[in-house]
Amino acid sequence: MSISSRFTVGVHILALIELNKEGISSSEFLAGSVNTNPTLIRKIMGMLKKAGLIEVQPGIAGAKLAKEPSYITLLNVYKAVDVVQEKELFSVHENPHPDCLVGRNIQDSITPVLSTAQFAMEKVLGNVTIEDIAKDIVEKEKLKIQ
Amino acid sequence: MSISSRFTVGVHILALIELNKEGISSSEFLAGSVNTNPTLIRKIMGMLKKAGLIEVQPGIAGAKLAKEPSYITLLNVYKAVDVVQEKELFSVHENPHPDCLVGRNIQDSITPVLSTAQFAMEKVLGNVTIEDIAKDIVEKEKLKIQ
DNA sequence: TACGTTGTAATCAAATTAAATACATGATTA
DNA sequence: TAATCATGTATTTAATTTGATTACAACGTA
Repeated sequence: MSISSRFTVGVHILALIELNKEGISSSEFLAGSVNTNPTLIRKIMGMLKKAGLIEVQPGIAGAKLAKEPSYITLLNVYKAVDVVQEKELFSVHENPHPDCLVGRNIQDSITPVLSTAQFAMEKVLGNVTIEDIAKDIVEKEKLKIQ
Repeated sequence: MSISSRFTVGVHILALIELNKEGISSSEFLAGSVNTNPTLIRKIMGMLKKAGLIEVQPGIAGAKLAKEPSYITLLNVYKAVDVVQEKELFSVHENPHPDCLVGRNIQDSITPVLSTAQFAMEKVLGNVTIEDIAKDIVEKEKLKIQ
């Protein structure tokens, strides 16, 4: 199992909007860079818009960031594109048997650990911003050119 | 998306083997507590055996822990049942367009963050043992009885 | 030799993902 | 005003994964 690539596509979209801020980032343009179809991009753009991360208007070509890129974390994107529900990174088997000591207590015992693990993962995403990614992309490009 | 319940079922199995150490933990017995079918249990038991966490023999009823429960972490179980591959908790969109600055650098930029996030999650699992879970189950049971 | 257990392969329905098509709605411009 | 281009959204499709289920071979013991 893997977390949907909607998340990394979302990050790609935002980083590209930022680095292309002088140009027009239409869904078709973004789709070209991501290498997928514009419909998927528009679907994700809709989620990013709903989360207040970008500004888009029907009929008007191009999306803009709704905040400074240093104020958009990867966690914001992750939540926006809805890839993992709260406390549901791990699925827990349902209906363990209540007549068994373990069966009737395992869920309560294990759930806090799973939540803590999920939060630890999400915290890392919260410490990285779109600005960080955009700058790193520029940095990596410089290294390639040399 | 969610990580397969094979993981929590694996933890359930190990905790039950530990708490039922005086009895015989056959796949049918374990399946009753988990509330699933014995085949799934045997499949997971096979993975736990392969990882050196339990001892089982064809034809002989019952599984035993292969190590002290204080030496079996949830991370051991998680790796044993193969629910998430290394560095693949997040799926990254493939084939971004190389003619775009972002397209040709996004993977290298984002992969380290994703790996760090995954490791942070796994580290939490590595800090909890089957003994911890077993003791917590007994503890929670005591609270219920009062 | 029976019987019960583990080990394993194969099949099935349900859910999720990403690609693709189609079309309504909004804004610009010729 | 009509044509064009963009966004927004619903629907369909194939591929993949999950968990349930059936079937049966291999192993041990009574």
